[in-house]
Amino acid sequence: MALQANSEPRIPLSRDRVLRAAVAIADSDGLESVTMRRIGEALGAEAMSLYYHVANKNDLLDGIVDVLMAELNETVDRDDGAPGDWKAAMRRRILIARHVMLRHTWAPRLLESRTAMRPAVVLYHDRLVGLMRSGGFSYDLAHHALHALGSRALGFSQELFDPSAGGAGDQSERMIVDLADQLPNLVGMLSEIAHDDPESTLGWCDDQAEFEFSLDLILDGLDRLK
Amino acid sequence: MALQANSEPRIPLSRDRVLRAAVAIADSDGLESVTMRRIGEALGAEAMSLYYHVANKNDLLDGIVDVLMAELNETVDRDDGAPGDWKAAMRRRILIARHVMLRHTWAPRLLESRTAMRPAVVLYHDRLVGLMRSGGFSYDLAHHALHALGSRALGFSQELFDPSAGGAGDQSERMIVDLADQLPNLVGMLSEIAHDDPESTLGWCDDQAEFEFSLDLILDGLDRLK
DNA sequence: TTGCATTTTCTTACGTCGTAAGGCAGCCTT
DNA sequence: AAGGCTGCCTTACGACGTAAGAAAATGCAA
Repeated sequence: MALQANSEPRIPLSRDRVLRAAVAIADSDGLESVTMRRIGEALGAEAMSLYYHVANKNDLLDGIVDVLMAELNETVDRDDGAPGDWKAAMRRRILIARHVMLRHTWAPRLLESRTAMRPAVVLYHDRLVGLMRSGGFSYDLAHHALHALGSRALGFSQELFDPSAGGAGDQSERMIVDLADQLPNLVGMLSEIAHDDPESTLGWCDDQAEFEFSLDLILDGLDRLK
Repeated sequence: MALQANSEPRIPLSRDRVLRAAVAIADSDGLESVTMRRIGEALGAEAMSLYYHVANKNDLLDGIVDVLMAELNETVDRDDGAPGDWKAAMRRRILIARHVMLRHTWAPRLLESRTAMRPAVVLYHDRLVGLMRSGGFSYDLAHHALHALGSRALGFSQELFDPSAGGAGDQSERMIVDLADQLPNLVGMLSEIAHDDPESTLGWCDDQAEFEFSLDLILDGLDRLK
């Protein structure tokens, strides 16, 4: 089947074009829509043609991480204006990373799912360690710090609840209403906290304020151990 | 095709049996081996027969979470011996949760992948809030605390690197060696930190000590805000 | 016991996925 | 001109989740 209907001098495929098409699909239709056939379609090629530029799906996903992290590292590097102390610098860096993640809502899930140790990811963390070192951290504390921050270093954190994804009519939602009297503490908490911040970005109440609270909690804790 | 070769008075299927079989498969062969056909095989039934007891695969995974969290809540409840202050109590609770997670290495990935808000998960967090409340926390601070802890409240935390999964011969490993001179901080850190703790449990260096360091950092930070 | 209705299980089949195997065209080199 | 790369395509396979409905097992009334 000739997908290329006619004319159009056909831009040759390349790893870069494949990866960028994949990212575009993930951005618009979600990570689960990133299939070999779909990427091929977007590029006016057959799915099997991609295999000349990408080893397999795993390699494709690794490549997507590379593209993402390249964007992140570039964005972060562009900022290096007002340094300040290590804490302010790391804080800014991580919040910028978060900005990038918010542009690609699939990114946290993808990064969590792979443990690939891609160079760009490693490089990002190297710079973080550099910031801490120049701030007086021992290597040992910097190491601890990376663990303590975890995925927060990259600008996101796992949210366990996300009603927006579960959708309405969910049965477990009813179960929780039924069990409400067995959840005195959460009921109390949620009823007191006016949950009226509609600016929720990633996940449930994982808005900017919550993210920054946790980030500062950790950074301040590290500061005290320095 | 008669799967039931002969005799054997056939134990009827049930949601519980299906879920337990699924957990057993996940424990032994990993989460990706949990397929409808595989579960059926383990129970001496056809894949489609499971659909009488489970709505679909999503429901199955939710059910697996339920089984897991039931085990976790039971284990946690069994401990309620020496209470101590809120910090010690929460610390113990979370480390027990971690114990359960270590028995089911697939659990963190599963919990991260779903945002289902299952009753058992909610209940677990309700108890955590209860501990904080009785320790003098405002609802507001308890809320912040849940966000700050994130998945760590359940006894695990996202590890970004996991060479054990990537396997050897990986190309990106070579790339990193090549880029080593561009990673002065990490190279320095890793060469100084004698990475000779072979007791690594989940992920890379995410052994007990690292987990507890981060946990204590957060708990101490909260303590100061109380 | 027989008959019927309900509950439980099985058979068959469809569409989607990743991808193995090999074909075919255009280009480059000798 | 001949042969070999390089890049893309065709066909096909096995795995997956699951829709639709047939078949068997079970429980209950007569």
